[in-house]
Amino acid sequence: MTDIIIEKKWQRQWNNKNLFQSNPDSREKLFLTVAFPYPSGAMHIGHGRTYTVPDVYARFKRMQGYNVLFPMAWHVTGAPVIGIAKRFQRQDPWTIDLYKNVHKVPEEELAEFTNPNYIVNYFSTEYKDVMQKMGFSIDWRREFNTIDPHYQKFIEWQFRKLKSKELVRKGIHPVKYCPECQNPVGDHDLLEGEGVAINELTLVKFKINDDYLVAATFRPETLFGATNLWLNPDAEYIRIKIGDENWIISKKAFNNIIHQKKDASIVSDVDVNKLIGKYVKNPLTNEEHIILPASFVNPGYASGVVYSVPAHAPADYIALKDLKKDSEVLEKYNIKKEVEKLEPISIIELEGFGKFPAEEIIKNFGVKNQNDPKLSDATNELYKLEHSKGIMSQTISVFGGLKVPFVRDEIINNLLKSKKVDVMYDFSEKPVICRCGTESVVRILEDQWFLKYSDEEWKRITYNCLAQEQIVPGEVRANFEYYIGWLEDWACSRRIGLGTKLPWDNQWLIEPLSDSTIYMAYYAIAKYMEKIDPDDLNDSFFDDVFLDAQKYSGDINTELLKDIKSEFNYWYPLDWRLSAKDLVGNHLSFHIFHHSAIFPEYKWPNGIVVFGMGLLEGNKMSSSKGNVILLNDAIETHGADVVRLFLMASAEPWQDFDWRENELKGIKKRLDWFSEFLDKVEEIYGSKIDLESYELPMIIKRSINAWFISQINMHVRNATLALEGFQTRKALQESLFLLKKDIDHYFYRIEHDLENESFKEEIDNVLIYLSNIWIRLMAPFIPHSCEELWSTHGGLGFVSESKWPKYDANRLDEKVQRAEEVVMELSEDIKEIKKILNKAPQKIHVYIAPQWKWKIFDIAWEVGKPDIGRIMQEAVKQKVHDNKKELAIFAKKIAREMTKINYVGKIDEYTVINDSLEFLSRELGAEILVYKEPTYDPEGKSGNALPYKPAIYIE
RNA sequence: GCAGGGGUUCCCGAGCGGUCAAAGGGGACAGGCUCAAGACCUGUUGGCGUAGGCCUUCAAGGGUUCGAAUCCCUUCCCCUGCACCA
Repeated sequence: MTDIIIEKKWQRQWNNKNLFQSNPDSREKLFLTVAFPYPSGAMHIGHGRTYTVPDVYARFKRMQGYNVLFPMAWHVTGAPVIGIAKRFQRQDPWTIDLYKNVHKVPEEELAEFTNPNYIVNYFSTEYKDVMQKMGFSIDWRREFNTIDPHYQKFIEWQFRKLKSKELVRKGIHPVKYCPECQNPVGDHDLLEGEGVAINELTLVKFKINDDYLVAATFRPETLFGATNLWLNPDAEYIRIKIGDENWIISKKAFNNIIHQKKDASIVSDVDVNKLIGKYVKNPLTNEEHIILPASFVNPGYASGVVYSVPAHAPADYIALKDLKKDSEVLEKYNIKKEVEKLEPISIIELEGFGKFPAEEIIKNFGVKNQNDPKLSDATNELYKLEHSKGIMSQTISVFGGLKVPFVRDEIINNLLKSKKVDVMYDFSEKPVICRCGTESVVRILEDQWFLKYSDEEWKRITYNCLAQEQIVPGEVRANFEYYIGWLEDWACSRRIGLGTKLPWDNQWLIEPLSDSTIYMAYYAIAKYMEKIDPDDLNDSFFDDVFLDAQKYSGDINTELLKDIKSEFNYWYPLDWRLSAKDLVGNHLSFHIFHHSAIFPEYKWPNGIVVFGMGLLEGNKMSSSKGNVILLNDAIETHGADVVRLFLMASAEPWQDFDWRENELKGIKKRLDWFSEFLDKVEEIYGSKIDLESYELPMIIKRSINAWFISQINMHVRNATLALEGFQTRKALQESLFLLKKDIDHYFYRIEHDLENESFKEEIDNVLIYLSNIWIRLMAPFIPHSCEELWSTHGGLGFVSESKWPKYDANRLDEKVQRAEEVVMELSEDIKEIKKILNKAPQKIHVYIAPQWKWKIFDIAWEVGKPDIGRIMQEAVKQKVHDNKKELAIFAKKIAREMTKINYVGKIDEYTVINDSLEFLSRELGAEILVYKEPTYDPEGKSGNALPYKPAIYIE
C-alpha cells in the first residue's frame, strides 16, 4: 500500500526530472485542457474527479508515445470574491464559519480575507498544492491567472478583435440589484430568493383623462378579453411622470420602476377611491372598462394595477364573483349595476375545457375566494396550459385560430411600436433579499455591452465548428446544438469584480465567462511571458502569433517571437476540452463561438468531454451547505492513489459519481491486493523477480496458461479502447476488476500444478509477463503505487515514461478462452446434477460430441438463422451423417441451442478436458473418465453430447 | 413549459436484438484456510426440479420479431440545465 510519504517521494522525483514539462518536438502532440478553477474556496473531491480525468488521459497518451501538454491556470475574474471579502469586512458570522470549518482556512489567514486578491491567491496556492499531492502531471511552467497583466493584454486583443468583427454591441440589461449596496447582486449575495428569475412584463397603458392607468401583464393577448381593471383599495397610488406621459401606478411599484425608467418622477398622490367606478380605454380594442376594487391585487408586484380577464384568469374570475356578492362595497362605490352586467369574455380555446377555463380550474383546485393560497396554483396551471395548448378563438379578428405564444409576440411587437405598451421587469418570486437585509429590485443597466450570440452568421460558423468536433459522450451533442440555437446576446460587461477592463469603454470590466473562452491558446505561449514586458504585447503580436498575420511591429526580439509562434502552432488546435455539464449552455458553447469567430478553421478545437456532478453519500455536494469532503482531507486519510482510483472507478466521467465511504473501503482493499501481488508472485517464483527479464514462449504447453495469456491480452485491448474514449470506469473494470477475477481463477486452477516442476516454469513466466503488463496498465490511474512497484522489481526508468502495453493479437484466442469456459461449464453442470441426485458419485463419465455434430454446428453457424430446413438441406448435401433420423432430431434441437452458445468454431475438447482432469476430479470429488467414443455408456447418455457441452453420466 | 438523460435482480450499477436469471462492486449467508479473529479464496443470494431442465422477472400497458431488459408506441415516475453567475 502507498502512503503519503511514498507518494511525495515520486512527486518529487517527477518534478526533479521535469517529467511533465512539455516542449515541442518531433513526436505527435496531444493538447488537453480542463476548465480552470475559480479559487474562492477549498478544493473538494468533486474537483478531484474533474482534474483526475485529464490526468489519467494525459498519462495514458504519454505512455502511448504522444507529446502531451496538460497545463493549469487560475480563473480569478469575477465578483464572488468581492462579496466574500465584503462579508469578511462586515465580520459576517455565517461566512467566517464557512471558511473556518468547511474550507478549513487557518485563523491567521482569515484575517487577510477582507482582501479579494488575497483570497484568490490563497486558494490558488492551496489548489496547486493539492493538485501536486494528487500527482497530476501538469506542466506548471504555464501557470497564470486571469488578471496577470500579460493575460489582460491577450483579453483586450480578443475583445478588440470581436468588436472589429462587429460581434459586440451596446444595449440595456435588467439585473438583480440592491438599492442599499448600490450594486448588482448575484445568487451568492442573497439571503433569500436564490434562483429567482427576472420576468419581463408588458405594461399596458389604459387611457383615463390625461393620465394612463398602467397595468402589468404576462399575457397581453388577453387584452381582447378584458372586462375591467382592478385596483387595491387599501393601497396607495401615485401619479408619476415618464417622458411626456403621466402614469398612475401603486406607490410601492414606483420603488421598483425608478430603477428601470430613469426619467420617472412623482407628480402627486392619487386617491384610489376616486378612481373606482371610473372608466379607462383599452389601447388594443378601444373598449371602455370600469375600474373596480380587489384585495388580491398586490401593490408591491409589477405596477400594482391589474386588468381583469375573468374568462381566463382565475384570480379575476373569483374576484369578480366575490365583488358581485359584496353588496357593501358595491354600494360604497355605487357600482352595483355596472358590476352585475359584467360577464367573462372567452377568447382562448383550450382542449378539455369549456368557454371559461378560469371558472373550471377554480372548481378543480377548490379555490374559495380571491385570498385563498390555492389561487396561485390554479393560476400557474391555467397559465401553462393556455400557453402551451391554447388557440385564439375565431371571434378574435386577425388572430383567430392562431397559437397563443405567437399571438402574444405579435401583439407585444405591434403595441410597442405604437407606444401603446411599455416593458418592465420583476422577479418571478418575492421576496429577494440581499445579504445586507435590503429587498432587492430589478434594475436596468444602460450602456451595457453584449456579445452578439444571436447573430445568424456567427451561429452558422459555430455550428460548423461544433460539427467537426468530437463530443464525449455523444448524447451531449444535441444539447450543444440546442444551446447554440437558443443563446441570445450575452451581457459581457460588469461593474464590479476582478478582471480586465473593456479596452474601449473603461467603466466596464469584461465578464468572467467572456474572458475565458479561448484562453487555451494562451497556455501555448504562457511560459514565455516572464521574459516579456506586457506593454510589448500589442495587437500585432497576437495577430502574428495566433493568426499568422506576419505584420508584427514592436520590441520583442524576432527569434523569441518565432519560438513563441512555432510553439503555438505546434500545440494548437486544442485536442480536448474538458468541463462540467452545467457549463454546456454557457462556457463550452462560448468556447466554440469564440474559436469559430477568431481562429481559422484549422485551429478550431477537436473535441469536448463533458463531466457529471459529484454526490456525497447520495446527496448533492455543496460547499455552502457544508456537504463536502475536502480533497486534501481525503488524500490525508486514504492516500492519493486510493482517491484517484475511487474517482475513476465508480462512474464514467460524464456520470454523477457518489462518494461513499463504504465503497471506498472496497477500493482500498483492491489497491492493497494489487500492491501486494508482486510479493505473491515472488513467493511462487522463489526469489526476487526482474520485470525486464522473462521469456514467454511462443508455444504454450498448458491450456490454462494459454487461456490466461489470452485473457490478459483481451483486457489490455479493452482497457485501451475504453481509455481512448475517456471511459475510465470501463477501463478499470477491464484492467483491474475483471483482470483480478481472472487472476483469482488462474491461481485457483494452477494451485496444484505448482508442485509439478515441469509445469512451474511456464507459470513463472506467465506471472512475470502479467506483472510487467499489469503495472503499466494501472500506471495512469495509480501512478505512485506503480512507480514504487516498477522501481522495486527491476523496471527501468519511470513507469510514467514506459510504453503503454500493446495487446498481442496472436495471444488473444477466442477458442482458447471458450475452451476454458467449456471446462468450467462442464464442472458446473456436473455439480448441478450431483445436487439433484443428492448422493456422492463414484465415477463421472464424460462423452465428447462426435465429429458430425460439430459439422452441423459449422453449418448452422454459416446459415446464421435458426432455419432448420436449410440446416438439414446443407447437412444432407455435405453427407455429414448417415443416420437421417438422428440428424433430423439433432438439427431440430440445435436450431434453438445454436443461438445460445456463442459458437466460435471447433475446439479440441478431449485435450482440453484431459488437461484439466486433475482439477476437475478434485473439484468434483470423483474420478473422471473422458470418452471420444462411448465405449462404456450403460444409460445411453452419450447421445446428449453437444459441441461445448459433453454428455455426462454419473454413477 | 423547453431541452437532455434515466427507471435493471437486497443496494450501487453494467448491459441496449440471440452467448441474459442478466457483468462488476457492496451487503447478507454458507464453506475452505486459521488456535481464533481479520485478510484471502470458493460457493449461494427469483421459484421449482431425483440428469445439465423448466417457469416467472429488467417501471406499466400494447406492438414489431423465429427471438426483446435491449427496437417502436402510449402512460406513470425520477434526475439535470434553462443565463449574466463561477
